[in-house]
Amino acid sequence: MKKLPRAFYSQPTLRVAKDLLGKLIVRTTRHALLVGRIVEVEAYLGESDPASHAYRGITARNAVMFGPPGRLYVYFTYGMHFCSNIVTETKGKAGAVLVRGVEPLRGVTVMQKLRGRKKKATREDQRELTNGPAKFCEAFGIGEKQNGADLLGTEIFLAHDTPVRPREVGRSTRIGIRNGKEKRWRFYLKGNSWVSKKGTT
DNA sequence: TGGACGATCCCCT
DNA sequence: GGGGATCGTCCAT
Repeated sequence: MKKLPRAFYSQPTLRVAKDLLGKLIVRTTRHALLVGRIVEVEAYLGESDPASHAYRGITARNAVMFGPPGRLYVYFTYGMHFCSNIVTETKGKAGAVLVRGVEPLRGVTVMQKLRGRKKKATREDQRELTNGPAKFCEAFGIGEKQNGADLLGTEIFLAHDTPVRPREVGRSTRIGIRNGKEKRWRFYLKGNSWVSKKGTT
């Protein structure tokens, strides 16, 4: 698998968001190799985007968003969930792409274990594994410790895969936000089962 | 120092 | 389709 270079991340956030669709995300642990395909993302810009954590400037929580590109920004929300973002732009300029949907390709049984659902595994559950930002984090063992992880390292990295055609890409407003709700900065692969929601156009 | 809220998920009706 | 869980972060007192 060929890792994406630093230059891939060091571009305008909207550009990176679109280009992330179809890329492989790889997670290595002592016990497992987990691989998925990114099928849904949302772009969050810097001081110009009222929905972004970086909107009001740098703080202890969002510092990674202002750092060098090609790192993981992981945050904790609703008192129980983690979400992960891929940091874009250049050092000093905030920007990140939220990973909202991933198609599992390898390590499914480990993902099921990490998700730790009690209910029996149905075909329906296969989609439930990673069709949402917090579900993806749980399935891939991503939490506080992975905040700031370098995506050119070995623990978590992204890799090339077969390219996505422009007509396969859908676009909509972002999910679950109030400010900046009119911006159509969500991108997804049309018809893919691991896209989290329908969303508005 | 406190309170409102959140880039969510799951279970229940 | 609706609400509860659950706590870190941020801003207003």
